[in-house]
Amino acid sequence: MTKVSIYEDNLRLSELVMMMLENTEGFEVTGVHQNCLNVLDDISKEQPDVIVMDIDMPEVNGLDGVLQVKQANKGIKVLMHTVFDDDKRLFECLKRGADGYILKRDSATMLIQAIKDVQNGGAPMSPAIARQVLQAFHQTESTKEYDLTEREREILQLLSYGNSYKLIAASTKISIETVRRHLQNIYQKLHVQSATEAVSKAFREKLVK
Amino acid sequence: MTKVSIYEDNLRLSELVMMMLENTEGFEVTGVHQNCLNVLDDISKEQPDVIVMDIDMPEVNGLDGVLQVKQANKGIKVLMHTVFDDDKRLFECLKRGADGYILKRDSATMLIQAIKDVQNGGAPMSPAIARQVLQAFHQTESTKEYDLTEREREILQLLSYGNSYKLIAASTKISIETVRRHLQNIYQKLHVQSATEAVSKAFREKLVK
DNA sequence: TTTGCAATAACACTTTCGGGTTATTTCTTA
DNA sequence: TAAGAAATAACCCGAAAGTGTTATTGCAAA
Repeated sequence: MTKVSIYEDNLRLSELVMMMLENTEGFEVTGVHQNCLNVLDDISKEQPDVIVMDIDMPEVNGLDGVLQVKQANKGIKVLMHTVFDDDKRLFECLKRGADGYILKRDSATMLIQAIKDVQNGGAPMSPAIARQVLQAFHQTESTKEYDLTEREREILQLLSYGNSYKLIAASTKISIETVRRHLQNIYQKLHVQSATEAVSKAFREKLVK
Repeated sequence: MTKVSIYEDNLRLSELVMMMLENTEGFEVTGVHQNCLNVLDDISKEQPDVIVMDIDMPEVNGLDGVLQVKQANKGIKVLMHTVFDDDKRLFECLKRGADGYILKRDSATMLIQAIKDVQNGGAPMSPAIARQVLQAFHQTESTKEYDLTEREREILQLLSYGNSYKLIAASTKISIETVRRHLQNIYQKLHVQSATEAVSKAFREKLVK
């Protein structure tokens, strides 16, 4: 028996999901809630295996909900069930530990299958969601290069390790004056005026590792 | 008609996949290859919509293959079909632009469905793979916090934007001396001795955004 | 072959950092 | 309520960092 709790402020929808689960072999609905206000109390009472969680709910929403649940008990699987497919909310959910992400526009059968999947350690996602997730990994080669020379990239890399001018000079076997010179050119090309700024930009634009 | 090319060094397996596709409505196998040696020539001749790509192949493997294909033509969907579920190879594939990742241990029906999915812009993944991908997003709370106070994190964040002490003082409306003091404490907690080092560590350990 | 860029180096000078010390206020917790 | 963080602030001082200027060497492109 898989115990499922539902968080969904649309009563019509939560009723529907509940009925579907009740009519499916092996599922038991342990609770239905309109928001995550008492989510920690809820789960300690209901001890669900899987939580089906909407995002947009009054009072305490699903974003905060998934964080609270996961901090309290990592064993409980949280399946997001929402209309949103914008990447901001999506990635925020994933960062907070959601185990799956199904859009409401998908079929009900898919939701049931997804609950089974998370329960078995899978990570069900709507195709549109999976696509965005994969794309986040796909490093675009559109990263600007700022026309840094080979040597300049090397110096910037060393700076980004946190090295001082002196240490950079020592490890590249050039004078500190030349290091100064290079950095001066680098700062110009990156449109920055300090080491911290350069390092910041270098990390953000993935000019260094 | 979806045109599919197959890259797979195990002839028995590639035959099997080919036969399955030929017996499925709407698919046409345009080519079967043992490695990616001439992948660019192959695709310009065969003009496939989808490529089913093994990773472990002699001469030129699937890792290099997917990169070449995607650099040449982003429109061609590449579906990895491999025995490997180790995260190193998995993430390398995703970075290189693979559109889906199916394990050979999954059913043949799943492979066919996956080919349909990539063709329709989805991102099919075996459950075990999807799980790893999601976990990569899940920032573990095991990232050291270094016991920074709220204020210290704020100051570190500002420093990581590339701000000078003076600017940090201005934007937080505290004196530069206090900024100095905070940074001094931060450097001690992070075990570093300069702003660049602190920024570097902050980015690497994801203490800032 | 000359022009130009990249890399190297030195000197001078100002500003910013980083460390040490000390002190007050506020807020939390034992 | 007393102890203890946390945030605030000031002062000193030496060490880095950042800027400007000038110059030499080597290499590649025009």
